[in-house]
Amino acid sequence: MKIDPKSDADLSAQIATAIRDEIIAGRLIVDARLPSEAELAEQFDVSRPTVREALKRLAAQSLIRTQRGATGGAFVNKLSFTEAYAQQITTSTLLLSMNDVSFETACEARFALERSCAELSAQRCGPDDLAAMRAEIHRQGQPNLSDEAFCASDVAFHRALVDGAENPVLSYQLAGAVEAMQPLMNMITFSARDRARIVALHMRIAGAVEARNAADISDGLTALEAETQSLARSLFKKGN
Amino acid sequence: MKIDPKSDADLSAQIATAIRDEIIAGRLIVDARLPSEAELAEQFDVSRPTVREALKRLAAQSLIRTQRGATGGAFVNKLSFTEAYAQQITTSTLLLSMNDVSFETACEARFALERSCAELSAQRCGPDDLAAMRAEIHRQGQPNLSDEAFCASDVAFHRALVDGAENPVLSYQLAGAVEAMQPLMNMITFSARDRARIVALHMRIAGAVEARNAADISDGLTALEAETQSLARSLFKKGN
DNA sequence: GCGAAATTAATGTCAGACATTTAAAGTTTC
DNA sequence: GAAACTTTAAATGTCTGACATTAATTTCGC
Repeated sequence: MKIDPKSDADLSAQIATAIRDEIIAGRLIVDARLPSEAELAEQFDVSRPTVREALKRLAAQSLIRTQRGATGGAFVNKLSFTEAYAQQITTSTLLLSMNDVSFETACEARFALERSCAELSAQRCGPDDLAAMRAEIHRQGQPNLSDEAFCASDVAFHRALVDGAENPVLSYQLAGAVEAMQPLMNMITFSARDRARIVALHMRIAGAVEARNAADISDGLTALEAETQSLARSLFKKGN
Repeated sequence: MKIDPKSDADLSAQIATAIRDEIIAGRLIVDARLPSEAELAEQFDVSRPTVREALKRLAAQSLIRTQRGATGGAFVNKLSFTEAYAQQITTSTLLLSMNDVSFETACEARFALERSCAELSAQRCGPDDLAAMRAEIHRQGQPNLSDEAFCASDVAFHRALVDGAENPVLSYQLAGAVEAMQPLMNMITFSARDRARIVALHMRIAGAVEARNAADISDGLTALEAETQSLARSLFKKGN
C-alpha cells in the first residue's frame, strides 16, 4: 500500500484512495482491522492528523467504522443496504436540486424506473407487502391527514410495491430513486380532490398486484405518472 | 449553525452533519464560500484539526471543494451527474461484493431496471446514440478482442441504449446499476460461441431501437438476461 | 503605466501533548 | 477459588502551536 510521491493531490486524499483501492480489490476484507493511526502514519510517512483526515474521508462513505479503546481501531465496514440507500438518497436529492432538473424529467425517470418492478412484484408479492400497501391506502383516505404525512405514506406505499419484487438490489435502486424525488414532490400540496384520485390509482395498483397482473400494475403507474405531471403543470402555471 | 453539546458522537461528524444540513436545506448554495477553517473552529468552539476532519468528510462526498491561497477556502460544490455517478458505482459495487448478492439476483435487477428505458429510448433515441450502439456491436465482433475489452464494449453498448432515453436522471440511475454489475460480469469469460450469441442479441436490440419498437427492445433485453443467466449457471456448475 | 517583489490570507502538514474510552490483566476480598 | 474491584495499556478523540505552500493582491521601482 503505497502513495505516489509525484502526485500533487492532498496527502489525505491519496491515502484514502490507496486504502479504498485495497478494500475494493478485496485485499482488505469486511471486519478486517486497519493498522492503527500511528502505524499508518509511519507506513505512509505522514503525520497522524493527515492519516486521520484520510480515515474520516473513508468513514464518510461508510467504508470503515472506528472503535475506541484498547482493542479499538478502524475496521472495514460491511456496507449494508440501509447505509448505501441513505447515501444514495442524499446524493440523488442534492443532484436534483443543484442541477435544475425539471420536475417533468425527474418524474418521468422515477416512474419509468418504478415500472421495472411490475413484472416481479406481480409474480412474487407476498401478503405482508400487499397488506402494507392496503394499510397505506387506508391511511391516505383519512381526511385530517397532513400533507407531509400524506407524502410519507405515498412513499411507503411505493416502497411496499417495490419490495414486493423480493429482490434487494432492485429495492435498493428503486427506493433510492423514489425517495430522492420526495423533496420535489413535497412542493406540491394536494387538494382533497387530488388525493381522492391518487388513492383511487393506488387502489387500482394494489388490485393489480393482488390479481398478479403485471401489465395492469404498469398501466396504473403510468396513469399515476400522468396524474402527477398534470398536477405539477397546473401548479407551476399558477406561478407557484 | 450549531451542534448539540449533549451528543456523544464525534465532534467532526456532528460538524459535518451540521454543514451538510445547511447545504441540503439550501441555506448554503452552490459556490457559496464557507467560513475559513479558523472561523469555523471558533464558531463551533473546537480546534482546527477537528474542523478539518469535518471538511474532509464533506469533501469525500463531493459536497465541497477546497482551494488554497489568499482567496481560497471551502466552497459548496455543484454535484455533477458524473461525480454522483462515480460515487454510486463505488457504493453499489461494494454493496454487491460485501453482501453475498447472488449473480442471479443482481442480474435480474439489472435487466429489470434497464428495461425501464425501452419505451423512452424507442421514442427518442437519436442517430448519435444509435451509431454508438452499432459501433460497439462492430467492435464486439472482432475476433482478437480481449475479454476485458469485450466487457467494456458491452457496458458502452448498454450505456448508449440508456442514454437514448434522453433523460439524464434515468441515465444516471441506470448507468450506475449497469456498471456496478461489471465486476460480477467480469468473472465470466466468454467463448467465441457465447460472444456470437450476445452480439446477435445486441443487433436485435439495436434493430428494435431503429424501428422504434419498445416491446422488441424489452424482449431483446429479456432474451439477453436469459442468455446471461444460463451462461452464469453453466459456469458456476462447472465449479468455477 | 507596467512589471517585479513583498504582503497576506488561506489551506496543507507536522510534532507533541493530553483526554477519553475500552478491554484485559492483575489484585484484593470473601 | 470465585467474584468484585483496580490497574494498566492501547487505541481513538481532541487541542495547541508552529511552519510550509499556494495564490491573489498590493506595493514598489523604474
